[in-house]
Amino acid sequence: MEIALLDVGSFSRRRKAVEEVDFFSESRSGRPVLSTKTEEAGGHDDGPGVDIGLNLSTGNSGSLLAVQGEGSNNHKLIGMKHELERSNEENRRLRSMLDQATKSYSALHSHVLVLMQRQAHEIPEINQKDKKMLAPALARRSIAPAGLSSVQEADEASRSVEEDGDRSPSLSNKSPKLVHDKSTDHSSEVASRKARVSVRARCDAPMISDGCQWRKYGQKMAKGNPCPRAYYRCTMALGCPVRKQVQRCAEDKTILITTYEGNHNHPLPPAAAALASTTSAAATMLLSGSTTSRDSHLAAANSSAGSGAFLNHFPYASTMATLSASAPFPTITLDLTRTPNPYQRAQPALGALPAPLTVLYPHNKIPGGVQFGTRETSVVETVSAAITSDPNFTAALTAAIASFMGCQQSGGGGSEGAIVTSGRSPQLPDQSCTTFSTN
DNA sequence: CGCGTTTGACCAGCGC
DNA sequence: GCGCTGGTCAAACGCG
Repeated sequence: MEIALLDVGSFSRRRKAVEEVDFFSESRSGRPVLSTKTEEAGGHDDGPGVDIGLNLSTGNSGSLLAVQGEGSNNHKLIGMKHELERSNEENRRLRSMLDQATKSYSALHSHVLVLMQRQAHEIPEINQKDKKMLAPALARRSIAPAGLSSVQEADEASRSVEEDGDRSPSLSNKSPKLVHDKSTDHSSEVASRKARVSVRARCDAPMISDGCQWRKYGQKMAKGNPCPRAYYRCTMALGCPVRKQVQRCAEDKTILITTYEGNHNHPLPPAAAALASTTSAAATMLLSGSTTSRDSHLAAANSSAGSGAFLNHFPYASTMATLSASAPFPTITLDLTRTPNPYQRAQPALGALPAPLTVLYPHNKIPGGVQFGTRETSVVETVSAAITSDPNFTAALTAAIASFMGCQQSGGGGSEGAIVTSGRSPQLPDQSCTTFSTN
């Protein structure tokens, strides 16, 4: 009997550990895979293995002879107990490893962000004029001062780099009018909050599964699009500032456009973390470029000699990702609806990354370390070159999008392979098909 | 009853 | 100044 009780305890502990792990690798339906198994198999919370132990011990508890007769079974139970203890230990160890990996990833991520921001600040073309041009737009949004949130997480470095303003979103929501202080030095944090990453993917579901929990807080009819735009905010942690907009493309309603904004202030499941880090990195790069020249236009970039040559060198470039500098918020759009075979396309495209990129843009240094031409660097060119010149980033972007995208594309549409182009892509004829702000 | 969604109202920025 | 638009809020509502 005691063994049975112990078994229940160990099974319970083990299941708890498993569930905790499965929280980070939940199925697409959103339910932990193993916990579902236990419910189905056992019919109650004890799980399948416990049933065996309980049946044996309770069924024979009144007869010593019967227990003795089941000596071999008891022996098996003891063996199973040890097995379970080992499993328990292994679960703990795996859990620990997962935590370690998560922390390492966070630290690395924050370090990358620090480096990118540092590079961004070293750009010689940052001038006061651009800052002034950014300031009004940045001050438009309701972002509270930093350091007021009670939600503290381990990833302090990352947060301090990314956006202090995101620490107190609830406060900002309550008193938006109190934070329109243009003199405050939170422009970078606010800008980070404003940077957006938009993902276009074929999806029949109302929303792609990206590993996060979202709560819908609004829906609006956007101009030029018969499909309503839904507004979601992350609910994985109290006060998480991340929001996303979901809208179907006006011209192709099978295309779901999801726009992410802000950075999470809490630990994320690996799948969601991949996305978050990707969007965060893209947003950071975007902002790094936006600080150099926010008023550049895609058309100009497209018509520029550099971009033209750029596009000539990248046959797939215009089909995957687009950057918008004309929108009120710097936005990068990843178009995952065009590539027939992502793996086949991404690789040659990446492989085709020409060293001459530095020749096309020979002088100006941009955040990603690529050299640009002598004329004023546009945000589009800046970020495009930054991202395209960094195969690792592109690959990470690709992998992340592929991994988190719970809604697979239908038909021949692949989902990976993100190439950044400087200029409005042909498949994005108007803004109704994107989630760019259209102020 | 708690939680999430819906939906009309409200606010701020921008263009004319 | 006014109207349009995007974004957000919050009461009402529905569901489990």
